[in-house]
Amino acid sequence: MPTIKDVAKIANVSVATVSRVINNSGYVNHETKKIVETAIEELGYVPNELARSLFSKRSNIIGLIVPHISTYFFAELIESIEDAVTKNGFKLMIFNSKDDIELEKKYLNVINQYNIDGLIVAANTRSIKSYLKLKIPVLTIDHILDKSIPSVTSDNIQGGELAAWKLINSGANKIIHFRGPSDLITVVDRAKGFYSIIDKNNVDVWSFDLDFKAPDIKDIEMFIKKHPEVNGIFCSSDIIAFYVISVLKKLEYSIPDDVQIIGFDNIELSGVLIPKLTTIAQPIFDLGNEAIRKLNLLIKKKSIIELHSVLPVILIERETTKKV
Amino acid sequence: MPTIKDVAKIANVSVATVSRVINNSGYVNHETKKIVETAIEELGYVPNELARSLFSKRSNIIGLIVPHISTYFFAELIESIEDAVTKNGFKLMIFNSKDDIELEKKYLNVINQYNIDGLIVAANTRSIKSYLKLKIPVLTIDHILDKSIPSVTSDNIQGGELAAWKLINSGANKIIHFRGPSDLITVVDRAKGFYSIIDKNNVDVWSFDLDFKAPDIKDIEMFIKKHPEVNGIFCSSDIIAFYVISVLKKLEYSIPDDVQIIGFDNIELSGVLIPKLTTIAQPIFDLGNEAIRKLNLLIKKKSIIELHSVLPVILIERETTKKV
DNA sequence: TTCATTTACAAAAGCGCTTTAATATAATAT
DNA sequence: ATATTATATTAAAGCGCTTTTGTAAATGAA
Repeated sequence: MPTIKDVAKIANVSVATVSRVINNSGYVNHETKKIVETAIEELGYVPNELARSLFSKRSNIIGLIVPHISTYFFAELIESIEDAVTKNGFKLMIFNSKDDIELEKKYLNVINQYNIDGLIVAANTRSIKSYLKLKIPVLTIDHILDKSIPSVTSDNIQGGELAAWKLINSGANKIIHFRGPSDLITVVDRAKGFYSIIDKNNVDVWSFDLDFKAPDIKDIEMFIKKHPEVNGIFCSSDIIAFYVISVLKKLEYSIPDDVQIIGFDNIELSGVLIPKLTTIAQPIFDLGNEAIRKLNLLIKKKSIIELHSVLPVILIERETTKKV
Repeated sequence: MPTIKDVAKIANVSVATVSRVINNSGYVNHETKKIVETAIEELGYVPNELARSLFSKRSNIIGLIVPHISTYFFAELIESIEDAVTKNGFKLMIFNSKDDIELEKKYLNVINQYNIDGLIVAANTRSIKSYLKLKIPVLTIDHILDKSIPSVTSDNIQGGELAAWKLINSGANKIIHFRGPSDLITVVDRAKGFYSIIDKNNVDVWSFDLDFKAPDIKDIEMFIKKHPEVNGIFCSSDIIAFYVISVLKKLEYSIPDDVQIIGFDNIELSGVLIPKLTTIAQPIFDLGNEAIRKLNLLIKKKSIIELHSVLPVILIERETTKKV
């Protein structure tokens, strides 16, 4: 790898001049600039980012901590974040927390060690204090960890409302709500919106907590058998909805005639699998973009207008609910 | 952030001594070591990896180029790679190529700039020459780009054989093969194995190329309508299989009675969705582990025994094929 | 006892870069 | 004509580390 010295030697200038050419800073004669650029071209020189980072204390690397890479919603979210990261000239360093607080703490050390410029937290273990201790901008995505930490989330309350409204309007009155882990604000908000509508209507509702990553299919079957008269189900994720549909088919329910189902997320598959899933669509692409936009502002020490960005969701009616 | 100087000052030693303590190298008196360690503890000092990298020319970062993060198979593969990367003390920098050669070339520049120690290529654009030019160990995963570049793949030929064997033994004799893009060696190998068995038996077979990321559902429908007598289908990915199942249901085929289906990959959902998919399981976890194991050897300049690791696949019989 | 080796540490050089300070000339102002 | 200011460049310092070199005391071999 050629260094700045090599370029300087070939161009017959000092390294300082080469540096000024690279960074387009300070005074450089037009002619000199051309000579340096030719030398750079000739050598195929690219500046060493590590050396730059060492001096500037900026790495152009953004860290991302997710709970589980392969949970499909997160996979899509990661892709949207990677896209925005790259478009803004940053690089992405990714950490899989697996809901392991110890692992997460190790990651935070790494983040310090590499002069990482900003951190996006999608993981939902609540080592809030550790995050607050970091000296770099931190932003949570998909959920709010702490009121003081900027965030980008979907409007989960609205999502819950939309789902409840749809189920009730389509005639469901015995409703199961398969929630995610109830310690997640995301889940709580979806439930909040959901019950705000449910409670105003005369319907029966039962709820059950499931794990997002690996919902237990036996729990689902048990709970449905406990409430065989169910005719509407709201699931806190599309994946959970797929699991629920599996169980319903096994139990020979007809969808949507016997029971209607609404998911949450609108992951790609939900529009493909049969039955095509009615769901609350999160603006996955916008979430990533908005997160990087805000983080970029924070890194550049500019002020952000709203600490917590809440992006609207929409109901996508497909085949698991009845047309009204 | 405290630096090595701060530690040295508090411990009343030189920075060289602190460095020796950190790296457990050279001569350090037991007492001195303790004093330094106390100082490190006290300050919460962590060595700056960028400074270390600058000197050592090793970053402990491994780069990963994937074609599409959110393609579910790759999402699971990324998770397995992240796991192995972390366990081996490396960090993962991830790049989404989106099958864009220009983007990929930019990424290769970044890889040079950050002293990245090794690169795993899952992307399947063939900028082979660019990869060969890199001065760091490169390894392809999931496919072979070039005979000279080490790789870790599943036994795709065996997978194709297994699928053909199963379909034929379960009575299918009018078979469609929905392939992936035929310029991928992975796909070619699956087909090679598949036809090696098919050709020995008296069955009809038709094949059609589909995109892995976004198979066109209309193409699938068109092709099935063209061969309505089909009674067995082999898909080059589980996702394609899900799409195919959607179409078959729409066309009111009964699965597996009218038509049997075998997928490829064994992504998590394939064991959950109804009908549960019979598929060729790739050892996703082992792929990641083996890749990092080999890359680690290459980085440490040790020799690797086999240039190309081929890991066995297995047939997982579920509900989309008949029991024999 | 004498010379070689081991142990223990500090001072200094250098990784590849950016920035500041220093120097010098050209352009403009008074 | 002289003082300012703008332009152009280099040398040197320093980012936080590791390693090499140098020095000195302690230990061991002869």
